Parts: sequence; C-alpha cells; structure tokens
Amino acid sequence: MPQFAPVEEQLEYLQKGTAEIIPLAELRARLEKSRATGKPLRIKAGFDPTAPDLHLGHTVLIRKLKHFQDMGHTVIFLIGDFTGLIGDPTGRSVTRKPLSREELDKNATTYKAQVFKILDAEKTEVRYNSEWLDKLGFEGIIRLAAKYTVSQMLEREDFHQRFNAEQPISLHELLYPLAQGYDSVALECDVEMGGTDQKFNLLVGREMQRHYGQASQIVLTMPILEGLDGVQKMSKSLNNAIGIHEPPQEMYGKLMSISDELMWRYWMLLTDLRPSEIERMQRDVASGLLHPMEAKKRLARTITAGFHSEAAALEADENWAKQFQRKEIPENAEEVHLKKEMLGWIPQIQNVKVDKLMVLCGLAESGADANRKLKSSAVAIAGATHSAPWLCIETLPARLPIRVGKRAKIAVIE
RNA sequence: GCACAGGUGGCCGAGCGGUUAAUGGCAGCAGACUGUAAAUCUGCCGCUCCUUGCGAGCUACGGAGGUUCGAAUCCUCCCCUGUGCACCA
Repeated sequence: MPQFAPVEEQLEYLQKGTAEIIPLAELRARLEKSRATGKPLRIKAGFDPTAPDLHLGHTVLIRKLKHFQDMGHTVIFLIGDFTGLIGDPTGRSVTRKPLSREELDKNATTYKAQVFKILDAEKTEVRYNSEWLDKLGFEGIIRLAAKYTVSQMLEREDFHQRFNAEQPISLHELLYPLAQGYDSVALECDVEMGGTDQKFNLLVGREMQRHYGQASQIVLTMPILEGLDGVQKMSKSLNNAIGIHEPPQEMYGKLMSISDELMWRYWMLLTDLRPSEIERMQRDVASGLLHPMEAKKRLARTITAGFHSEAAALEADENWAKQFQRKEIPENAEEVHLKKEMLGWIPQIQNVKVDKLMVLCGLAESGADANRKLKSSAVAIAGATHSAPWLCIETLPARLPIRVGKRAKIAVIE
C-alpha cells in the first residue's frame, strides 16, 4: 500500500500557485480518503494536439500535474484527439481547420516527448479521448446533449456575450464542453485541471459526472502565465515567450531579463520549490539579506537545469555574467564564417564594410539598421567601441568578437 | 442588396492639396544610470548605395486609374471592415 504524505503537507504543495480549487474542502476530504485507503487520486488534464511547440506558459499546468505525481497520485495526460476536431471556441472565433489523423498523431508524439521533460513517463497514464468519444455515435451525442440545458451553456462568458451581441454560435461549439465533461466521466476523474480560461468547461465535467452517478470532480485552475513583458500572457505571437526547446544560454538570458516583480510569479508557477521557501527568499530580498539578482539567477538556473542539465545551466550562468555583467564576449558565442569578398573588401587598404558584417552576423536587420547602430555607438569590435563604417583587417583569417548591445557573435573572416 | 462611417508605418492614432518617411502614444532598438532588471533621462526607430553627409536614390498612407506643377489629402471604379436597415420560402 502506497504511503502518502500528511494531507496538510500535500495541500500546501498542491495549492501552490493555483488560481482556484473548487471546492477546496472536497479536495482535502479526498486526499484524506486516499491516504486512509492507500488509493491514489486520478488527476486529468486535457491537451489539444494542435500546438506542439511548447513554451513555459504551457508548462504551468504540466508542472502542477507533476506536483500531484510527486505526491503519489495518478496523472492522466489526456490527448484531445477527438475534441481537437471541434476546436475549443475559447477566445478566438476563428474556426479551426480540422487536423488529419496523421497530423494528430505526429503532434501527439511531439507533445508527449516535450511533456515528459517534466512528468515521469513511467507514472503517467496517457489516454486519447477518441477512445470513448468515437464510439458515442449520434445516439450517444443526443443522450449527452440531453444532460445540459441551453441556459446552462449560456452561462459561459463568451457564449453569453456572443449571444447578446447576436453573433453566431455554431451548435458544434456547444458540444465541446460536453465532450470534455464526458472525458471526466469516462476516466472517473477525481480532479481535473486547466487554465483559468477553462473554468467553465471544467465545471461542466462536475455536472456531467453527477448525471452519470459519479462523485463530481474537483476543479483546479492555474493562472495564465505572463510573458517576458510581465503584462500580457506568454505567447509566441506576442514575442514574449520562452520555448522549452531554446538553448540553455537563450533560456537563461531571457529569464534574467524579467522584472524583479515577475520573478516571484515565475518561482511560484514554474518551479517545484515549496511556497514556504519562496516566501523566505522573498523576505530575505526585502530585508536586504539576499540580492534580488542572486534570487533571479537562482531562478534562471533552476528552470534552465530542468529543461537541460545542471551543467548546462551553470555554463549559461557563467557566460551570462561574462556577457552582461562584465560585457565580455562569452566563449560559446556563435561563430559566423564569412568570406572577405562578401564584405566589400578593399585589398589596398584591407578594409571591410562593418554594416555588411553586422547584417551577415545577424546583428542588424538591414544595412540601414546597422548604420544607425554604428552611429549610436552600440557596436564594439574586439572590445572597443566602433562607429566607423569601415574596419581595417590586418591579418587574415581574422577572428573578431563583435558585440551589438546585448548580443554578441564571433565573426571569422577568411 | 441599400444607407452611413471607415481602411495611414509592428499596433493605436493625427493629418484632409504643397516646410515631410508623414504630429503624438505604445511596442522595439541603442546609450547613460543601476543590481540583470524595473524606473528615469537621451538618441534612434522604411529600404538601398556611398566619399557616413543636417549625403544621394528608391519605396510607402486598402487596390487600380484620373485631376493637378504638386495628392495620404480632390474625383472615378474596385476590394475590405464596422454600424443600421432589409433579406432569411
């Protein structure tokens, strides 16, 4: 019989960073029951296999699943291969194009590979909702739809608004929450998790389970993570995201660029550190015992190590200090190999054009941009600020460390 | 389908015949200051070329034409968006 940690201890960890737990008392009761009977709780979170390129925002939910896993409960990673065909209407009103079976499978595979960087694959139950939704048939759908009313559906914020604004609501959109709710029935979930934007759908699950004679699941919502700007939600299209595939240096650097304030949010939502320890760190920073930069470095190291390795995180840390604190060019800066002919080489005076050099190194968007940067003394070559349009190369091949603002590369000119 | 209101640089939003890459804000970039940031201040913020200069050229205000010495600004047609009405056999 598995041993579970004391309920209050579990709760402290599981509640960390959550937006809402509905109802909290019920979760406590089930944890108590599971501890008494030795039976783990069943926790489900569903994912549409549409966006296989995950960023840290997506990991908030996955990490919470891990927390349940850490506490010995059963985590169900549900791939919404069937509901993916509908497309959850949340937010956008644009109809999603249906995915083919192959695309779905491919995305699901990518998804799993990424998710198991956080979750323990051995202990995770992976399910597809086509397993039961496929079999439902038209009759099943009618029976399912009979369990929910139009006015209940219209409680949902965006349906409500669209209805009042006389904007179209397709009937199939109403089926999405029902299908998701039925997933909970099929899996006999104790807890279902989702982002705060999923609250309505999650609550439908409670209702559906009640109709099918099961105990209603507990709904746990996680906040939507703010991106690097600290204001808008993390999203690739807003260009404020950190992808989990990004190289360690990139990830570490981006994490260091967040504001001091946002750092605490990241500690809460993106790490496994206990709330009490985070609070202690916060107190230490407030009292001056701990430098906020140190706290942020620790955060950047922790997260980077989680997706790469301890060693990679340490290396990123050192390089970051070199590059930003001491403004040196890091050892592992990307090398760009160039031919002198590409740079407007003038043999008589051994000169190359710096603007071309910058563009080819990816340090400027265009020649015009490069020249602007040169004029604003943003460019340092081999450690010295450089503002002339030409650069004299004494010997070839040359290995030139070149820094433009925050970014640095090593140009190798042959 | 009809009527009205609109479509301006990454976004918002001025301009409504002529000092012009187009006021202002946001975002972005760079510099200063710091503790990596944030805040603040300063500069930049279409592209190309060079002799890097308050340089030259090109492209830009939904699209295509037109009027004019000159158009983002006026006219015509078209496309798109919003709103109201109509239609929903």
